[in-house]
Amino acid sequence: MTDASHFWYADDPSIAALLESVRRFRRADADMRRRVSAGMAMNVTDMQALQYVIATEQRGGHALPRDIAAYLAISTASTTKLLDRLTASGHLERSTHPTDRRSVVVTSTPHAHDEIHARLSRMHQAMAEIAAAVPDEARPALTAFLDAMSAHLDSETGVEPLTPA
Amino acid sequence: MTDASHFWYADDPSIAALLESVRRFRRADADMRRRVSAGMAMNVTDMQALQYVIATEQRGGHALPRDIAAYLAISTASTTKLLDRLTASGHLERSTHPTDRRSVVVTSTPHAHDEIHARLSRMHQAMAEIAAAVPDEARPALTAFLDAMSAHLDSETGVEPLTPA
DNA sequence: TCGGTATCGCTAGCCAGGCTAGATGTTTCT
DNA sequence: AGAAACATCTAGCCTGGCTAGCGATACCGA
Repeated sequence: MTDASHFWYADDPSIAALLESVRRFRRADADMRRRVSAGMAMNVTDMQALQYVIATEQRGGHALPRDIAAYLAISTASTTKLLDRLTASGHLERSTHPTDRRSVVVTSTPHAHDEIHARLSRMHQAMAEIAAAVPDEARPALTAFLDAMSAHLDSETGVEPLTPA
Repeated sequence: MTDASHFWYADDPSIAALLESVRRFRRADADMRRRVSAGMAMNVTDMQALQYVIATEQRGGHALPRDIAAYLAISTASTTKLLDRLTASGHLERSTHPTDRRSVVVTSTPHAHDEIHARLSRMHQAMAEIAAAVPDEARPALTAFLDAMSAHLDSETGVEPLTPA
């Protein structure tokens, strides 16, 4: 923690550079989400929900309110409000579940499809190009690195209020 | 958009795998932030502010409310409230700016230092180890990839409400 | 088949943490 | 000196979370 370049522990400058790139990427991603959702006049959570529904449909599945809540890590009550907002804005629709009448299937409207597509397809295309620009032989290392990072972030890091005993 | 594996445009499976890793990493990162701040009984924004102040101090600079607001992309009014919370909790202190008496310098308390250190140093250490595990020859490609992604995310993506004219 | 329990989404009501507008004191420019 | 710009704070509002609890439906064991 004595170094001037943030708070990474890294002796090797190429490692420090790598971690700094990671940090920049995280910020850039968060900022992008803000901008996209602001551009669609909705909040980030609603945007993610919309993407989830569309992705689920494309996977051939049904998007259920409960699953949306779990995906977003918010309560089912909040999800009800979220669905109210997105149905009011014409992005989503509620329809009855084919087999479970307690439940609801959430579907996206063509309007939502179009809007998401207009805003994100260019970006996804560009990201695919950036990925394609990575030399073939470096890709496994890259994927391994990101997965290791994800696994680590998933595993550790204080759920408990520190020395709860 | 006809493919089952989310919504990436990618023919080459190694590219698709890479983009999927990116996606997982983004989620893992966001989830980790939630857990860490919940573990410290504060919200994510306050946590980021705290990290910013500590990082600024270690860089030898002064953390000013205005800069914190800019860093977090919130208003200065919200920043005032944020500082109220973090001073009340004993993590930060307000002191007078040495040369500009309109302004305020925000400093972190030893308590904040300790708590952040206890929670994040292990994680940062582990991240450095993961970074160190990347083969030397793959590092430039990795850094380049992340920087290109960041640059792209920074550049594009609808600030405007789509066809404003 | 029927009764108990679990599960689904929803409603009601609360609270944290954003925002805008505007006040106050300070600096800077002419 | 005076005007304009600036840094922060206060007052008051609104969004988007949360918990508690409800009616309807599904499931499961006797």
